[in-house]
Amino acid sequence: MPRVVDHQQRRREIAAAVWKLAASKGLESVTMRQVAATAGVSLRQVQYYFGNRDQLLLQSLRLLNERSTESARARIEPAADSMGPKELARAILLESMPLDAQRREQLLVHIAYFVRALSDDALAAALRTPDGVDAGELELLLAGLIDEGAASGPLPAGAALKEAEMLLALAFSIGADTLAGLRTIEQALATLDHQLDRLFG
Amino acid sequence: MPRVVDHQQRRREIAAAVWKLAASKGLESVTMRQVAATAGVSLRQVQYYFGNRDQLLLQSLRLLNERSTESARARIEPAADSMGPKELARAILLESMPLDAQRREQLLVHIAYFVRALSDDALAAALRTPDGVDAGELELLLAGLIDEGAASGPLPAGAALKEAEMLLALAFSIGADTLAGLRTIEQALATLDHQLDRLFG
DNA sequence: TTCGTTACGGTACGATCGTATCCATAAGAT
DNA sequence: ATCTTATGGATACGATCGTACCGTAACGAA
Repeated sequence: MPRVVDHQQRRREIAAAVWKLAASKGLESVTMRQVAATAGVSLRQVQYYFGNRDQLLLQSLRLLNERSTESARARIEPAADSMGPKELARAILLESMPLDAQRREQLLVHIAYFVRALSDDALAAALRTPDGVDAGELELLLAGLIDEGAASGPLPAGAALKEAEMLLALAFSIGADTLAGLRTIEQALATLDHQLDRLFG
Repeated sequence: MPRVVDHQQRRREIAAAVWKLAASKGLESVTMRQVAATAGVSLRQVQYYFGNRDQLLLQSLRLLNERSTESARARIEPAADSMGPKELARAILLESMPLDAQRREQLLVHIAYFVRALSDDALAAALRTPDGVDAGELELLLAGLIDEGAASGPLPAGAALKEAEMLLALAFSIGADTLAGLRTIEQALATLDHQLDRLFG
């Protein structure tokens, strides 16, 4: 066994370059050479650690999802016990809003991949079997919180799930609008909080 | 003045090729040559009528927005008088959902442009000064309908506008999810109707 | 030290891209 | 009938892309 290198670490560094490029100039500017230059490695290394460009894009998405769920967990779990249902639901939703540089980059890259998946079946399949937290899981989790903390008595059956779908869709959409400069982050949060206030007390 | 040709018509035909390509294989596959081949014209004609690739993309978006607002008006206005506030609001929202081939293509292309605008300032500026109906206009229109047809008495000041924002964001987001195969169109409509039922009677 | 595998720098090839340019032709104006 | 100009076919250029390949430096095992 010769010349051992931490492959995982190298791949994360290169993937970080992919995210940076994708967030600042779009997925189509993520070329093998640009990634190499941004990561400060040779073209050959990008080939060596990811093989294809397709694999580079796919694996970089996987690594991004890993990091996202990791930092979300780190932000939420420590304080989860002292949170009511409303605060917890809000914290979950805020994870997908561009509140800081990291989440902003996450959302930009995620949207870029989402759009590419619309015309790339391989990527679409990869998005449907995520590495991190499934979207369906999040809906169920939020629905449980809504039922638990419902403001105006118990909801009709299935209503909480539909409200949870709405909240997630809303967060995604106004987050994207914020990135495009169509809303300010304050407006976006106000719109989201209006729905939270309605559902919870 | 020799050999006169209907420029508007030619540009619409070429733009249609742009939409088709963008919807099926993404904006990055919209190359001058691919567009020419899809439209059945020579590369030179695409250059002649649009000049740049940037202009090709920009003008094609303008033409798509024109067609969208046109067909939306044609679908809604004839029956608008016999509609209540709820039906009218629903009809407006359905215009941006992938209910048929044309609206599906519209939404796909629109999303593709939206994402590119996230890292292309020139496009972003173009999206902020739309040719068709402004997003802000739509919000105001929907807010008026909500106030008019409110189910549970009059809403607090500003609430209708926030609900209108929510409806538009929701339609966009679940429409996109439908395109990505993450929801069925029936699920999407059920989620949307749930909010409409809540706001109107 | 010797050897074999891993890691990787360097480079070249063919394809495709946007764009520019040269030139032919068709048809209204004179 | 001819001139003028809009229209557009054909082609070429330089850049950039993904990928393949050659060679070698590094380093653990023997």
